[in-house]
Amino acid sequence: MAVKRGAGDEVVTTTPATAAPDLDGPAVRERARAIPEAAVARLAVYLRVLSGMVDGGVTTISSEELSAAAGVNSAKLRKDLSYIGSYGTRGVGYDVEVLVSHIERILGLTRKHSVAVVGIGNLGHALANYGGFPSRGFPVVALFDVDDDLTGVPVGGIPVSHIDEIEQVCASREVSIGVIATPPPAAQAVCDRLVSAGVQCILNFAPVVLQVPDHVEVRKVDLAVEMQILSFHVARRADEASAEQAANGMVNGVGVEGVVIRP
Amino acid sequence: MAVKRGAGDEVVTTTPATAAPDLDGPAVRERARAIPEAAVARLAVYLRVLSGMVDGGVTTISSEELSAAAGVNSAKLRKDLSYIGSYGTRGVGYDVEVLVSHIERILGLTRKHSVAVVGIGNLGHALANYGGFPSRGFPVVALFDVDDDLTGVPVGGIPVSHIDEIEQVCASREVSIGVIATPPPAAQAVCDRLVSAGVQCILNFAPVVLQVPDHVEVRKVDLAVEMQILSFHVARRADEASAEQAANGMVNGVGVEGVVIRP
DNA sequence: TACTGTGAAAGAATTCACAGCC
DNA sequence: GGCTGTGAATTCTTTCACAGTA
Repeated sequence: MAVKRGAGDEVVTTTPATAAPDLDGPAVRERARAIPEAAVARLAVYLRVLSGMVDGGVTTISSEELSAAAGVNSAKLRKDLSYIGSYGTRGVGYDVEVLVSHIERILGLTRKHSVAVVGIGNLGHALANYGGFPSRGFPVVALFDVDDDLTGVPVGGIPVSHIDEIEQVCASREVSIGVIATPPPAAQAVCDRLVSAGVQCILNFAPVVLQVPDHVEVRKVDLAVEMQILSFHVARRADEASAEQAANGMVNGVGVEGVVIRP
Repeated sequence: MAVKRGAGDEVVTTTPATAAPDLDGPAVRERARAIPEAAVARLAVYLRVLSGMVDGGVTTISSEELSAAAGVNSAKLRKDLSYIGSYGTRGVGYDVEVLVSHIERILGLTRKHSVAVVGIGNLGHALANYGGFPSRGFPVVALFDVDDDLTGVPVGGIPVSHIDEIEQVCASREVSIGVIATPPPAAQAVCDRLVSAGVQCILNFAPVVLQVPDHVEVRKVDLAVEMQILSFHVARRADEASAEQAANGMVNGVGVEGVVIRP
C-alpha cells in the first residue's frame, strides 16, 4: 500500500504486443534481485518468528513449522525463501541462524537506520518510548515538535528539538527514517522538510496522502482505514448471514426446492 | 469461482457473485462480496479525501482529480468505484456527497462500531486519546489492563477496567472491535478472551501472529515490519545505484557489451 | 523417508483502451 | 470535448504438485 505517485514513471513499454522483449535498449536495468513486494513484508515476519526461535534454542526448522508460526502456508513460505536463495537442506529443513542472517542481509538490516519522530503528542510519545524500534536496529535519535514548551524536554531519554532545526539535526545525526505523527494539517509540510533534509524513507501516521518525489519511499499506517476495513468485513458477514437465511427459504416461509446448503 | 461441472457435487448456494447478472434495484448487498480486498482499503482512503472536500465546499469531482488527491491512478479509482455501482455522470464527474454516502454504506459505516482497547501502556494511552476514532464512527467504550493500579483510573475519559472483566464488559457495552496493545507475550491470551467475549474483529498492534477461529477477522499493525520494509527499499536503491554505475561502464569509459539479464 | 526448491497453473489486482453518454 | 464505466490485456501473487536430494 505504498503511496507512490506514478508521475514520472520510467518507460513502461506500451509497445505493440507483437514482438518479444527487446533487449536492445541502451539503458540496461539490473533486475537481479526482484523480490515481490508482498514477499518482503512476509520476510520481516519470518525474521521475527525466527528470532524468537533462536532465543528459544531452536536450531533447525521445517517450512511446515515455520509457516504455521508465521501464519502462512508452507508453499508460500518456501517460495518466499527461494527468492533470497537456497539455504535449506532437503529432508531436514532450515538452519535457523543461517536463515536469520540471510533475511537480515536482504532486508538491509546490516546497516543501522536512525529514526526521527516528528510530532510529540500522544502517539509521538508512545513511539519515542516504543521498545520495539531500538531492539530491532532502528534507534530513535531525534524528536521534533512545533511546541516551544516541549523543546528540551526529554521524552524516552531524548530531548525534543524544535521543528525548525529539522534539517540540521537530521543531517548531523544521520537520520534515515522519518516518522510523522503530527496532526493531519501539518503532515505535508513536515514531510517536505524531512525530504529536504535528505530523509528518504517516511513512515506516516497522519491520515493524509503525502506527495513526495520519486526517490522517497513512504509507508503509511492509518488507523481509521484499518477500522473501516474491519467494519466492511462485519457488514459483509452480516449480509452473507441474511442472504443465506434467504436462500434457506426463509423469505416467505416457502422452501426453495432442490437447494443443497453448504456444510 | 463459478461452479460449472456436472458431477454430482454439492451445489454452492452462496451465490457465485461473479456471474450474478442482477443489475436491477439496489441489490448492492450481493455486490459487496465481489469487492477485492485491495479495493476496500482504497475506498476508505477515497472516503477520507471526499469528506475533506465536502468540508471544503466541493460538490463535484472528476476521477482524475480524486485519484490525484488519493495517490492512485484514475483508472484504478474508476474501477474501484465501479465495484460499488455507477454513481458518476459521464462528461462531468462524481457528486461528492453521493459518493460519500455510497462508500459509507458499503464500508458498513451506517452502524456504530464500539471499540475496546486492551493494554493501557504508552500505545494504549495514545489510542484511547486518539481523536480519529470517535470522529469516524468508532467510539472507544472500554479500556482494559492487567495492572490493578490502573483499574478505575480514567484515560481519555473512560475508566480502565481489569482484564478479568473483559467478557462481561464487552458484552454489556456491545464492543464489536477489539484493539490489542499489550506486550507481545500477553497478546494471544488477550485475543482468546476477546474472541470468547464475542468480539469478531481485532486490530493487533502486538508483534505476534495471532491464531484465531475462522469467523474472526484480524488486522495487524506492525511497526517493526514497516520499518524493515523501508529498510529493504533503502538497501535495494543503494544496490541499484552501484549496479548502474558499474553497468554504465565506469571502469574505463567503455560500455559493457551484451549484458544478459536474468532469464 | 522427509523435506526443499521450483516450474507451471490458477487466481487477483492493475492497467489499457475505447464504447457510450452528457 | 470531456469524462465515466468496463471488457480485455497485462502484470503480480499464490498455490499446486512433483522432481530432486540429503
